[in-house]
Amino acid sequence: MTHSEENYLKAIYHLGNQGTKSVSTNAIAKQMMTKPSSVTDMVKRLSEKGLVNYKKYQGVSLSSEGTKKALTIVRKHRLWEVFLVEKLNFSWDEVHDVAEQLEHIKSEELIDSLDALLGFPKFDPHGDPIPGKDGTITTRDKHLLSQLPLNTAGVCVGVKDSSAAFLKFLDKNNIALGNHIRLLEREEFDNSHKVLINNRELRLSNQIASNLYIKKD
Amino acid sequence: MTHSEENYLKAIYHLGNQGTKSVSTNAIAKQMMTKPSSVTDMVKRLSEKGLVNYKKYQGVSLSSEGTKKALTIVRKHRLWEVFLVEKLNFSWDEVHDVAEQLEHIKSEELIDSLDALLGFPKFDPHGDPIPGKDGTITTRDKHLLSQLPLNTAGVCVGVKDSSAAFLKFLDKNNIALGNHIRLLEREEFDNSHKVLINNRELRLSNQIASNLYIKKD
DNA sequence: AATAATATTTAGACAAATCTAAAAATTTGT
DNA sequence: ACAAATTTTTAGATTTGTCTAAATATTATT
Repeated sequence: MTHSEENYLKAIYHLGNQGTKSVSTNAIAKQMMTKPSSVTDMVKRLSEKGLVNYKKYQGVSLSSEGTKKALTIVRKHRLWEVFLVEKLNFSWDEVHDVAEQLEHIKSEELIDSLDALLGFPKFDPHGDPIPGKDGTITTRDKHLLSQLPLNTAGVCVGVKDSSAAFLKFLDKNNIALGNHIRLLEREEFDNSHKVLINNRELRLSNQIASNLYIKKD
Repeated sequence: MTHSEENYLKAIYHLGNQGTKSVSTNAIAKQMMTKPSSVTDMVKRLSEKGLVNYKKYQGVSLSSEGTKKALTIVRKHRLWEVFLVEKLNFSWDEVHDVAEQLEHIKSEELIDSLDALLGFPKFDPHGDPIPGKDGTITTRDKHLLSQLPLNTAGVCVGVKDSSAAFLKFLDKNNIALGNHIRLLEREEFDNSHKVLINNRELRLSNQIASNLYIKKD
């Protein structure tokens, strides 16, 4: 498998990993910053290799074989992210580009040893689950802050948007995964959220609250 | 720079790193397991980019720009090898293929942090020097066992041949870099070497002795 | 120094991955 | 349900890196 094929599988996985949902050519093109015609070409190739199910004009979905491949790429990506943060002191907004490269390294022994070195982590620095060797994913009962009932207490466990801009905002405001948080009030006018975090009262905009995952206590 | 371009630069470096020595098309083709015609093509491209000096039928040598690039690739390769052995418990005969892939990852921050994580090592698991960030190479006064005067004592510091077969032989016989060694006698008939290593007397064939580097005490 | 052997380059082809522009199918709006 | 808009596919071109086969240059031999 080439890097490009792996990237397509990953994109299709991210766009439609729930069930047999079929993904559109345009959606893939947008995600990968390529042209729809390129997607059609590649999807045909992947279909011939049995990695995706594809019928003309009908969208595409991962075969079980393809899902397995996609999961190992996601696994590698997220393990490398943990490595970069834990061992090389990268900040969580810097890891993505390098992990995009590292995820394509081919060596089962490498990834298993890395897993062990890191202590078999179940979540990456953004709170996303790391698929196991066998493809199983540890799910966590998490909710967006924006959808939490008033006065709920919990722990920050992940972000929905993992853009550098958002992550840097969190850093600047001393909000990190693992922090305890309590939703004090929700302003009806602008949907902003007053929260207690690290013993500080903070007001977070609706946009922030819609991208922060909380696990209820 | 593409992976392939990087591989060519590395090959040219390994074939002729001493001075302005020019390397032949055939030699590169052999080293890279490609055809001479492919080498000609690539060498032209590299020449246009100013990375090598090339005149038709006259062989090729690295420009100073090309040498700098080659050195960073060698640096990355060898640092990753140290990582694999020290942190992921690879044995020294298993590291090469994975390091061949890892050496192409593009991130200065990554390689600098890795260097720091490993404690700024100066030599890789085979005893080869790791170029510094600035391209400087720490040389070591080493000699092949086969060329050592009788009764010399020293330390094993490197291997000339780093094939899995040779490295496994050394493992099997409990010979590792860092071990103290003394050359007891050299048999005239077959050029085999009797040595004292780890307090054991051992007879090593000429072939072994011609591939083991010793630093005199 | 002429010829034979070897090394190198050129010419032309191919596969992978992409693109643009145009054609075909599907979906949407009224 | 039909026309308009959108999506998707096809056709043909491009770049990178490779190959084979043929041509050309260099080196070695007698």
